[in-house]
Amino acid sequence: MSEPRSLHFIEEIIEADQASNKWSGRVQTRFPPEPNGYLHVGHAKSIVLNSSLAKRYGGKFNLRFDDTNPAKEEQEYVDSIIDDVKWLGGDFEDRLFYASDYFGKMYEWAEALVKKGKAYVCDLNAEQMREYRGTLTEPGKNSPFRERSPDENLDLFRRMKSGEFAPGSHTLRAKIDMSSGNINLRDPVMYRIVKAHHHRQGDAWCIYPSYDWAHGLEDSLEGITHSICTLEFEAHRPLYDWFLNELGIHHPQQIEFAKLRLTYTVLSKRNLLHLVKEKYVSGWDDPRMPTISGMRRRGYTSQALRTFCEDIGVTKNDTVIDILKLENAVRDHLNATAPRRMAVVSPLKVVVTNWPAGQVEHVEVQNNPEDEKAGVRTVPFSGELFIEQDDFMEDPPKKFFRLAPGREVRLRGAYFIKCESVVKGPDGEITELRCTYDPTTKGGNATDGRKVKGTIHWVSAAHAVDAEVRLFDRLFSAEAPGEAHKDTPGLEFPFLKDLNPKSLEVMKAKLEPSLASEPVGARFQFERLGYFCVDADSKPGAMVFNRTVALKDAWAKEQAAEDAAPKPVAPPKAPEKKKEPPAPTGPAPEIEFGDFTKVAMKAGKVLAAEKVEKADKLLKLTVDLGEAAPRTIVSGIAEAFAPESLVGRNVVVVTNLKPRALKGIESRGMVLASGSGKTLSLINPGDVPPGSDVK
RNA sequence: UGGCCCAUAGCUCAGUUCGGUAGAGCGCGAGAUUUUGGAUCUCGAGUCGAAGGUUCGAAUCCUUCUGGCCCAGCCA
Repeated sequence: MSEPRSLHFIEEIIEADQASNKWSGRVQTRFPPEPNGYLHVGHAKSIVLNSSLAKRYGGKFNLRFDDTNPAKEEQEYVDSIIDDVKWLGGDFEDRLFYASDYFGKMYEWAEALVKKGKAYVCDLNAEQMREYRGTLTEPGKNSPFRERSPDENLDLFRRMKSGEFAPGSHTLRAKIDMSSGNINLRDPVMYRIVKAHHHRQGDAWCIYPSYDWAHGLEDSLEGITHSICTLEFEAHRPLYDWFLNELGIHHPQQIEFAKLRLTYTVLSKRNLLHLVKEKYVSGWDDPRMPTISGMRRRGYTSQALRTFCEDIGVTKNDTVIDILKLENAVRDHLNATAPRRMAVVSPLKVVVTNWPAGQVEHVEVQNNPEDEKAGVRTVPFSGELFIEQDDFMEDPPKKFFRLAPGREVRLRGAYFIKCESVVKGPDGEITELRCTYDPTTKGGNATDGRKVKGTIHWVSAAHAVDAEVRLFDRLFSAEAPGEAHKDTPGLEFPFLKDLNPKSLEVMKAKLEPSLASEPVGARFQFERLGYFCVDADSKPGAMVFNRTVALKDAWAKEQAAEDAAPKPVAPPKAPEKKKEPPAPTGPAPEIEFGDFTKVAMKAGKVLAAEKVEKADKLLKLTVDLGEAAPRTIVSGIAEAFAPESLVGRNVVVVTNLKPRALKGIESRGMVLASGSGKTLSLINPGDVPPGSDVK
């Protein structure tokens, strides 16, 4: 149970309207997509907002297709949108509408404005119209056709409708004010000639209403009370107001809110369409896509999506939401609901040498420790098992809690095992572990009360089911995809530069037998790995699982942190440099070459350096990187350098790392050094200005 | 040098109507607990964009400034 949240600004408006009886207590909202692509999370925010507002205030919610541009719209998109809105719980009952059904009424209203002298047929072509429009700071000029008589306009408009003119040759324009500070009011186009097949109207029309003309009318016709849209339509509101007032028809209140933006994500139909068309992804429903259908296929639940949408709030602040927030909402819901199973994604064979040959035991394992009612299941255990390759290290650091030579771990729900020896192949690769089990630890508890720190998952080799497991990572590796390349000339889709080459990894996994025949869409937690669901590509005997989202992984995080900061070993006493033999270093951590090339290194100049309180190895540096403001970087080099000796020095900084908090100080970047402990040396970029790229 | 909107913790938002000692969630850090290095629990951290004014007292009222966003499709 969470605290009841306070009202957001739209709810406040509605409550005020209810109090003043502005709409006689009625609340009518709508979601008005154009069927020119699949819906994405941004749309989810709007659907959830509009539908939940209607529900909360006892009103109605409509789904209406804004299908006023036949050139871009398709039935496939209509179908997918209906599915997605329903899946998200947007309950429009029988109120499924199409703007194209209103074309007749819209046309009548247009004639009415022509007759009133408030609209005229203009013969300017697109380029001329742009010239006449003026600029943001200069007023426009009146069209030479602006003063045509109502009769002439009516005749011309009817001939436009009857197909007499070529596309682009004439438009119907509202006669408002060519010198308005708001460009939308400079005689906007109401109708253009388009000779294209409409997905519902066929060839019945050859003039189509522009969005600006049509949209307010659609809302009016449906009796919408609160017409909720995104911020960019703010400047259009005076135009909608003008049309509605001139026509004297029902006038909804338009309210604008900030659309959703997410880190590591591209959210615009144009860009998503490009990813699909050029096959960077398998389709609109590729599980890496931020589309609703992609997320559904990936295993996201609609409840998690709705929780997320409620959680991010509704404001006019143009902000970017951390994708972690979405992932957390998904984890939260799945943690509570997904049955646990065991699956090994990178199998390493384990032979239990003291297990009775041929014996199989069925051990009982909880289905969900978060939910007693989920019950238990049995899993076969035998003398040949698979465990995760990552769960064994031949030469582990002290804080590695898993299996290693001579160390003991618990196999979840089964026994303690101890690694006695390692079997290697011709190239030195580990092919098998020989272990012994302790028969007194059945179920995972030692009768002598001894503890093991680690519990790992496993699968019996003879009983395991083979399956394909697809591990997804973010589609983009940059927080703001394309941002770093947006000024590159000739780059139409800069975000492609930030495509993550490792966003899909296909694994051959070993699953516990109960997973052999689960229906498409079924969701599970594979213990210690993450949440997974059965993909639609599954066939009998050839299951495919998608990883929806990984579990939070404190060990991986710690590893990453150790890679990010040099860790001196000996406790420092004096800030002065002392000659001492180099501290022994462990095996050099490896990073993949593909990752290495993504590291951005820049020259920086240290402006200030100070010791970090309660951390004797860390220095807090202020480094000029040629950016607007210097960065704060916390570096583990205090043993080798006195703070004052660093000021003014040039250093090499890795600039594109995720900010990381050390002792509560946010560190943005990493200073490159070689060696360790007290004999660390800094890498010098040479005498170059701060911000220079280091190659 | 037009119009409009926005600015509170790293992030998302309350608090502004009606001036009274800055809050929540997430993230981050520390600790507890644990048969998932998960989950859970405890604790920690802010020049309220800036300056000036009114006031006993300003995130809140007034003025000015700064920064950001959107708009010049016959797209939506």
